[in-house]
Amino acid sequence: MVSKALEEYLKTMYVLKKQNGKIRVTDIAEKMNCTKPSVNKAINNLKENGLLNYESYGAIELTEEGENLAKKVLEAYDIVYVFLKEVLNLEEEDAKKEAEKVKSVISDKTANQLAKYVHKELGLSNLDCDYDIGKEKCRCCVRRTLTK
Amino acid sequence: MVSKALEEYLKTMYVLKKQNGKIRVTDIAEKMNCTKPSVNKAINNLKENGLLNYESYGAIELTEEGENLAKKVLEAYDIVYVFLKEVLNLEEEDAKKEAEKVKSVISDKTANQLAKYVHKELGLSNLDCDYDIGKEKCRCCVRRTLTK
DNA sequence: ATATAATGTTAACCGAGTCTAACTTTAGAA
DNA sequence: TTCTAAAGTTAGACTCGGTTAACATTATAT
Repeated sequence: MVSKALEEYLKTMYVLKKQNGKIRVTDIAEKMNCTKPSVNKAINNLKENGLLNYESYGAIELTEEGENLAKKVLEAYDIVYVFLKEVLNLEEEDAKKEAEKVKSVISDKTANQLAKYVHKELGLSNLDCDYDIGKEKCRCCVRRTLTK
Repeated sequence: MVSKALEEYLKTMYVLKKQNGKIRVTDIAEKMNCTKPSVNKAINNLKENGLLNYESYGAIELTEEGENLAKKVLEAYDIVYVFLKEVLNLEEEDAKKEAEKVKSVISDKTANQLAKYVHKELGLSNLDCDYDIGKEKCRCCVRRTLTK
């Protein structure tokens, strides 16, 4: 089991891959407001945990397991964000900041219950969504994630 | 600003004071599943931050500021717990475990919005409660806290 | 083709929060 | 009242996530 901090690196890498087609140490450091050595450490740690493949100065590629974990983290963020923004009516910036923190502590089960609730409350159940966070089924949430 | 870990010690001390009339290192360690040296360090740190008064081998007494912070932490836990249990329908044990984690990351603002929402959803607004977490106004939540 | 800029790595260190082992102090039973 | 057990403290070490400074490598512009 990998720490929340490492999950965060993984998530950032996944997003960078989608955005830029490649994952660079410098870009990760930039996005995460940390230094390159920190990124380097995280990479090596994630590699040891089988979540990405990497050789010094080479390309960073998430493994399937790494990618799945990254997606799960993104989806959890997403559902918390939607809840805070649309249900609790927090301002966008607050919702983003708080969702970042909350998504890092809740269990899959809680994320799923929240997803179920949010979908019900917001009438999103017509979107062929079974709220299965971590298994790529929650289309409406995934869509929000990818367009944010 | 004191860390979440220290807030947790403070909260435990507040509860022990209510339960036992006094606060002992051993009891804190017991409740928090940690060692006495850890507690000792926390005490010294909290003292430096003006949240409690203490002399070696003496009585631990929360300052007013310390007590207020402890109450705020308890209330935040409480409202998150109620939300998870009553609104999301999590099982009691899950709700407790998750509330512990969530309450430690959310802002006062978020806790208050959540309180407002939960009160509305559960029809608790008749309890003379203005959801003012951290200012000892949310009577219904406070009541739940003290009886849990 | 090479000099230089950008990128990535390494080593050494820091602080928070935890631990164990060994110590001191206090409290309670004989 | 004194001895022993319980409570509390101190010192030192460890892990985790981060840093800076210096170095190595790669890429790029001329």
